[in-house]
Amino acid sequence: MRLTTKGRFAVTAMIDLALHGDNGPVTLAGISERQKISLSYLEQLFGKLRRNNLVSSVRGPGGGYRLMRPMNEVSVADIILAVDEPIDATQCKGKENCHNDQRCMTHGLWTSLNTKIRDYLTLVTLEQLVTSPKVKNVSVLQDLRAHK
Amino acid sequence: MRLTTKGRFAVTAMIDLALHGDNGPVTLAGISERQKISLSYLEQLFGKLRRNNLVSSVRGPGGGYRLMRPMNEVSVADIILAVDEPIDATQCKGKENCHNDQRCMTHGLWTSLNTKIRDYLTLVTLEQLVTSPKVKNVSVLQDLRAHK
DNA sequence: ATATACTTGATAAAAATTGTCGGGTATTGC
DNA sequence: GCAATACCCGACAATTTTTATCAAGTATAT
Repeated sequence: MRLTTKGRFAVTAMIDLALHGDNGPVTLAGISERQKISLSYLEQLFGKLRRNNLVSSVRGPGGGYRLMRPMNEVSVADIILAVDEPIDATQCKGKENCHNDQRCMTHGLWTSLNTKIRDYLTLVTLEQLVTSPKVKNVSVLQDLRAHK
Repeated sequence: MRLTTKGRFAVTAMIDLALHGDNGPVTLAGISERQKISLSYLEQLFGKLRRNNLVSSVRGPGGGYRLMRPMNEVSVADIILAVDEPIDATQCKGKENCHNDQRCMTHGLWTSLNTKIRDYLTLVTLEQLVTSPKVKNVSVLQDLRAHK
């Protein structure tokens, strides 16, 4: 799970798509103008989103993109994983040549944390982002986690 | 809050430092060999960690780095924020020229999510990572979150 | 004291990633 | 047919990540 501007742009674009998807497909040109993301970049991002079955495309006039699943079945993790190829911060890439226990240990610790972050972002759906109070700049997910 | 290999390397290095800090300062050369991170890169990372008061340095033979705070007072968020300069994914960088409500809205939503991720990583301390069962490759933080 | 090895600290360079621009082709509604 | 739109590609600049190189400080032995 990597978290960079690339993933942020993808999340922002998906939110825009979710918000404007009521009247047929949404054009990338529209998203580009509203969100100030370059059209070329959006094309790259939506190519990946489409190949990951998060959106579907309609060509020709009146065409554009549609969400392929209901908003409550699309998580932030889905979006980020679709556009941000996961990278491997460990040196022993799954190989069995890790003789030094210490090394494997810390790597294991890290990958565990990594899993936790992904699990957390899996809980946040597009629907939650879209249906939150819009005008307030407060936290979207304040009530998501039980112990707070 | 950005999450890249840079931050991962920093977390891994800090875990290594916490594990080997019992017998005086830990050298970057040692961390480099154990974790397979280039010495030069570690030098840069620890420069930032030092400037953020997460570690202190001792020069000369027998020197190295020490944790500056107890392990339970160092969070993963602390480490990542120290080395990974936060970037601004919004286009209207705090300016008031955001006439399009739609744009500001999604930006607000994103920054909220961003805050949530940071809050989450703030709960994970170095101590939790280090004292977790070492040999198992299972999740480190399985019991951290109440509703699971 | 002085040399020497060890180590941090700083800067430059190389590699990888991110983002933009421009050109094209394919598809489809009108 | 025409125009709107997705889709694909290559080139490029900007940024970030990673490595390489050099300089400076300091404990220790001699």
